[in-house]
Amino acid sequence: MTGLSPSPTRRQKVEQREAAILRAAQAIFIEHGYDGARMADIARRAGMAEGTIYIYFKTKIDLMKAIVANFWSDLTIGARAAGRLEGSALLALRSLAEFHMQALIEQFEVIELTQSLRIFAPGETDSRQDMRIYVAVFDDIYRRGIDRGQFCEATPVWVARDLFYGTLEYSARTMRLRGSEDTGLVIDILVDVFEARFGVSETGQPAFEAGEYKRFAERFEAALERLESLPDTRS
Amino acid sequence: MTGLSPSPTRRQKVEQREAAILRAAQAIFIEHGYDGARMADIARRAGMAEGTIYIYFKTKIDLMKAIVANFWSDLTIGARAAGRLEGSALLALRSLAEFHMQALIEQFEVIELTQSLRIFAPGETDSRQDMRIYVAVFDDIYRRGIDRGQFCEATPVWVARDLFYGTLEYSARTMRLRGSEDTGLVIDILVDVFEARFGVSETGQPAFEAGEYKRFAERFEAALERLESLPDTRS
DNA sequence: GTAAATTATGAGTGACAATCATTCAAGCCG
DNA sequence: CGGCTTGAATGATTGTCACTCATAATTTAC
Repeated sequence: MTGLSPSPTRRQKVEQREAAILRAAQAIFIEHGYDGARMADIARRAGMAEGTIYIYFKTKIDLMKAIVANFWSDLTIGARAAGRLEGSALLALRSLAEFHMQALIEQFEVIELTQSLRIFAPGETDSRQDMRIYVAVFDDIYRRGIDRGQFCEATPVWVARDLFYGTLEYSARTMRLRGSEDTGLVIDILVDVFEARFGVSETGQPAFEAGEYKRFAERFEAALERLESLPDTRS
Repeated sequence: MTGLSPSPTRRQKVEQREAAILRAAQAIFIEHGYDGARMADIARRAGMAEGTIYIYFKTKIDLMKAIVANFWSDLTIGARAAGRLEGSALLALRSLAEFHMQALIEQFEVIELTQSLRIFAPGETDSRQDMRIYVAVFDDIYRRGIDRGQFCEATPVWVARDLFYGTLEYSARTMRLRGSEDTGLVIDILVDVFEARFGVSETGQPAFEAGEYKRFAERFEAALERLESLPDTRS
């Protein structure tokens, strides 16, 4: 331990160097991928010797973990803001979907780095934890929807969450491959599905259970037919 | 070139050795991950010298590519069989979903290797191609459903495909993390969504367009109310 | 101003993929 | 059997790169 308060200029210097390393590393990792990135290149780009990096980050993997953790915590802040819409939970979900899709497409390089982490540091709990926190933003909105009677309680939250993030993630990946970036359609249909399948009718029951819509439509048609065949007794 | 027909025993030997390398490599890759696997270990396990492997596979990445390609082509055969169910396209989709989910969970180690490939051999088209062929099994079933009037034409196939595979893949991943393996619920709900959102009513229109179900329900309720307030004119 | 403590440096080390000169064995013909 | 040809097998060697550590530079303390 040094004195109780090391000079602020010193602390600032340390923070600046750490930030410089992170900036340089992110650029090099994105450019060459995790294993293609050489620590020597990162050091040169950050304007310091190779050994210096090891004072700030114990290993190459630790360096990457820090980058990825920063990324997800920033993203979580954005997602919370996007989901804080007042009004129906469905609108908040649409807003979250738009934010998420945008991030997946614009910052896909960093998200690929996240996947590299899974491969190079298997069994790590930290990075999973970051994602879990991010993904919980959905849960909050969905639960709010249940509380307000906008979503049915019958479906476990995790199924809805898997459908939500799974569809968006897969779609973003295939969009990148196709070069298309028309995120509107998937989001429309996804929100639609949430409305139709997880939404709640006035009675507090799910709008439609499995196969229910068909029976519903049949009753509707039959009832209408009968109604229309009757004489009008009004006025 | 040797003579027109090199002795079969020789050719067989070569094939056996290639198979031995692939078997050993798959085991070592799964055990230690791509970068954790040492060529020396693979060679020892296959019962040959390190240099010998390089006669059969130009690089470590090529070796992995071969393993992954074999895996996907086997899986495609299974998926085609699962989707060849007669009867409704919806049943075929359910069967495909069950097969896919089973594979994702049981053979997740190999699927993780596929993801390693993306990271260690970026920009490779081969492995993408394998997956594209596999994924096309869905397209065939879905198009058959459209032809037979079981699915509406309004939704592009790719959106339905993204929703299908995205949900299953994401769900399989989170199930692994949770340790649960109850695939039934997700599949039920997914098939349900396909029926409710992409299914076709008798009129050839989608069962429910965006927001449509709400207007439908309102008309239904209003009509029923009116019907019930009328005197019964029968008998 | 100088000793003590902290931080920076880059040549050096070990691990590992990939190479290649050399050894080995199978098939073929007399 | 025994030389001859051709392709396969070998493992010591090379090159690369993450990481270390003895030393140098710089800052702090008194």
